[in-house]
Amino acid sequence: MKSSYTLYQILDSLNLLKDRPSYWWPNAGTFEVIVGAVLTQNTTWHNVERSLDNLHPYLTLETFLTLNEAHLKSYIRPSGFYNQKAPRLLMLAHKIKEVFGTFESFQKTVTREWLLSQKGVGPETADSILCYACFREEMVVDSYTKRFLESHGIILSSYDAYKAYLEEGIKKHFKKNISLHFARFHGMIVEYNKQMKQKDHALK
DNA sequence: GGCCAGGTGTAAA
DNA sequence: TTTACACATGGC
Repeated sequence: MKSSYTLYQILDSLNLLKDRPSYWWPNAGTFEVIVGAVLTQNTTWHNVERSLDNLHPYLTLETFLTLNEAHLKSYIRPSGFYNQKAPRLLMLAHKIKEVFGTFESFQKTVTREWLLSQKGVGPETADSILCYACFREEMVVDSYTKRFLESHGIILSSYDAYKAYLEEGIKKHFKKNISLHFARFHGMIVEYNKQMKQKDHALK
């Protein structure tokens, strides 16, 4: 089923196109985004924040690499799945150091394929890192985004299908700063869902 | 007390 | 190529 409205029309009708934060992921453009992107897998952002607070002194590539697995597990405990996430994050950080040397070099030269070949990095995590840590033209599709589109009659079959739909829909309206607009739209959709949730909760 | 959250990897059909 | 399941804490 396909909606007769464009993505832009849907967002416009919800009055979501004005005064939105730009790169809405906290501390966009830093190594911290990589940690947050993995920690938030099937986990609320609220719990991720607790872990990030614990990790406060270790949120650069260089300082993160000084952590051992046991310490990392204890710090990220609040965001769940720590037995999986700790070794995967450490492995990812070490590979970034080994292959790219610095986080800045990683930002400039990493590819989506490279990220997807790392254990613990699937399509959403890869796109979050590319868009919010590296400022690339990659749209993130998360469960909020899927839910949002589905609730407006846009049901597609795969992650890549949703990604292509969003990227094409947004590119139709903007010619410059595409990465920024991808980030803005993703932010709008997430914020919209949060507002709806609060509304639901208030009605109970 | 049960259900769910800004997914991913693995194994079996 | 699809489907089922493990992974784990914290909020409601």
